[in-house]
Amino acid sequence: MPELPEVEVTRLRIADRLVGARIEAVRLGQPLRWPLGVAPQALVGRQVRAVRRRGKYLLLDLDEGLLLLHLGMSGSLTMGEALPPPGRHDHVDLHTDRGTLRLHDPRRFGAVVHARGEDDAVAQRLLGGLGVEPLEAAFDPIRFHAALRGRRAPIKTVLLAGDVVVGVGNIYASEALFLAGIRPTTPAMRLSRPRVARLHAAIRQVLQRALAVGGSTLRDFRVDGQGGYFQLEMWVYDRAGQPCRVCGTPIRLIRQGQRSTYYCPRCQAR
DNA sequence: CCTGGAACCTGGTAGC
DNA sequence: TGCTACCAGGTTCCAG
Repeated sequence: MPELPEVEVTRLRIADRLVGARIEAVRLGQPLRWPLGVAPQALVGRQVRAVRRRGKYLLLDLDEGLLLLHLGMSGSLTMGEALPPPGRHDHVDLHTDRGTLRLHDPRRFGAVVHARGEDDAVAQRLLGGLGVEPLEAAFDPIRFHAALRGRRAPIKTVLLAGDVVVGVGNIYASEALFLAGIRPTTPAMRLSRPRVARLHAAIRQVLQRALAVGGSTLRDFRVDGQGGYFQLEMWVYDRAGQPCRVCGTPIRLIRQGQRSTYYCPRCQAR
């Protein structure tokens, strides 16, 4: 479910209520992708100092250590004063003196992991291999092009891998490649510098636009019950067989590494 | 090092 | 209606 825009929207909506909050109790439901890594009791009394994002991870800096949150495919967060009793997919409740942060995640691909610091082994195992942040200055066309050298895999696959640039998931990879006029199957290393520059601009454009409209709500993405609207502006994603909004050619659907890829065969000729 | 495929888990839906 | 098969916004692990 959540790619960079959805995670960032989540962060922005919960941050001010969470910063300064002190953890009073922790309730765990069914196990997530990884164990918490610390006794829940050890979190009691900790105070949230900041809420940051790295790729698709949310980092809750505590006065001692930090929590790494991932929403997986189906996770979402709610922060509230009087939440209903936990349902069968509410797997973490962080009760604080400023309300409860609840992780709801039917598929349980998400995670909440405690680390002593951002540089310790636990955090590095999750964050260490991540690529550059697409909305930061370090993501520039020259370095992007250089990072694609030696990657024979299709550009769509490389974008999803997240070791070059983070935060671009299945929706925004297809959308960015459409905006850049690039066929998703093109080997990454075969893209010329100007085409990589177009892709660089397209990635930023699509992520920023999605961010501005609250992300994409296809099925279940929500923060405190509120969804986003980017799905209304999609050019190709989830539009197999429908006419391209630019040229009218039917949008094509292919599988790349067990993921659906959508593109316009005419607008994305190569 | 890079790559593609399987795995993790649950729910919704299309098709018979 | 009921069953089956496949699909879903992500990531890691493994073999080649």
